[in-house]
Amino acid sequence: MSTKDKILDAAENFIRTQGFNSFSFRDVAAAIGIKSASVHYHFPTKDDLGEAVTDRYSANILASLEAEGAESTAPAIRVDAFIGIYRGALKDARQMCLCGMLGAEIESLGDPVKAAVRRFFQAQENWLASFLRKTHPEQDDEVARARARSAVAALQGALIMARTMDDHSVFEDVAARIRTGLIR
Amino acid sequence: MSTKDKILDAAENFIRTQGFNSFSFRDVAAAIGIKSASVHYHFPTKDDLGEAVTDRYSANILASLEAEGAESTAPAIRVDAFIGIYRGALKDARQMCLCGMLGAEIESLGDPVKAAVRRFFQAQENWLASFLRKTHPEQDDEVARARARSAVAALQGALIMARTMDDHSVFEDVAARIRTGLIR
DNA sequence: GTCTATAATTTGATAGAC
DNA sequence: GTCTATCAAATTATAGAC
Repeated sequence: MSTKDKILDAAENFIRTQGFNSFSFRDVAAAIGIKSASVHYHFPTKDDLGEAVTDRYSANILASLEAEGAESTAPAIRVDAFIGIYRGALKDARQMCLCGMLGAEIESLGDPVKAAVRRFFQAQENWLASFLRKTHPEQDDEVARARARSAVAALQGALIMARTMDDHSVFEDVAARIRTGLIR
Repeated sequence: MSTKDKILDAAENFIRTQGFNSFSFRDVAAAIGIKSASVHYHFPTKDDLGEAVTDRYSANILASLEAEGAESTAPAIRVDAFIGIYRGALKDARQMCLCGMLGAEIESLGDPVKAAVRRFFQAQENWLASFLRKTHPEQDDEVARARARSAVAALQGALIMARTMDDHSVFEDVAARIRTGLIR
C-alpha cells in the first residue's frame, strides 16, 4: 500500500474513534512509522487531509452499496446492506461513521471538509429515498425523504449510544426497528 | 451570575457547538472576560470542567422534564416536552445535545466525563421507557426499552444532520416520525 | 519522498503577587 | 478570586539536506 493510502487509513481511524480535533500529524505519522513532515508532503494542511479522507470514505460507501445493495437485489437485502455498513464499523473497531463524527464537530471544520460531509449525508438520504420510492411507489416523495432521513439519523445516533454505553445491543435494538420500518 | 456559572455556560456552549477537543481554557476565559488562570482556579483540569458541565447539564434536563413533562401530564405533552429539549438547542443556538457531542468524542474523554455521559443516556432511556410502560402497559419491557433507545438515537442523529445540512426541516421530519411512533 | 531541524503559536497547567 | 508571568509540551507548518 502506498504511503498516501496508509496516511488516509490512519487519519480515518483517528477521526472515527476520537474525532477530528483530537489527533495530530505526529499521531498519524507515528501510527504508520514515518515523520510528520512526510505527512505534510502528501497533505499540506489538516483540512486537505480531512477533505481527502471524507471524499474517499463517501466513494467507498457508495461503491459498497452498489456492490451489495444494487437495484436488482431484493429489498430486504438492500436494507441489510445499508444497515450493515454502520454495524460493521462498530463491531469491527468500535468506530463511528466518519461523517457522523465530522457532522457532530461540523462547526469546527473548514469549508471544504464541511462540504464533503454534506455531500455524504445528501447521498445517504438520496440512496434510501430512492430505495423507498421504488419499494413504495404509492408514497409521496416527501414521505420517502422523511423516512430516509429518520433512518440515517437513527443509525448515526445508535452508533453514538452503543459506543458510549459500550453495549452493542443498543445498536441492534435500533437497527431492528429501522429495518422493519424500511421494509414494511 | 457567579464566575463559576459563567465558566460552565461558556464551556457548555463551546462543547455543544465545536466539541470538547476544540476549545481551550483561554477560549473560555476570553468569552467571559477573565484570564485562563482564573478558570483553572475554579476547575483545575479540563476533565474537571467537562465533568461539571455534564453533571449540571444532566440535572437541568431532568429538572426540565419533571417541570414540563411530569407524570401527571397528558402523553402527547410529555413527548413534546422530551422532543422540545432537543429542538430548543438547535433552534436557539444551532447546538448539539451536550452528551450527543461528548458521546461521539467518547474515546477521547477521561473516565469521569465518560461516566457522566453514560449516566445521561441511561437517564434518557429510562425516562422514555418508563413513559412507554405507562402508556403501553401491555407491551414487554424490552420493547419499551428498544423504542426508547430508538427515539433517543434518532433525535441525536437528527441534530447532527440538521446542523450539517443547515436545514431545520431535517430535524422536524425526524421529530414528527418519532412523535407519532411514541404516542401511537 | 522522507528526513532533520526549526519556526511560530497554542495548549494545559502552576507559582506567587495582590 | 483574579491577576501577571511563566513553564513544558504539543501543535500546524515550512526550509532545506539527502
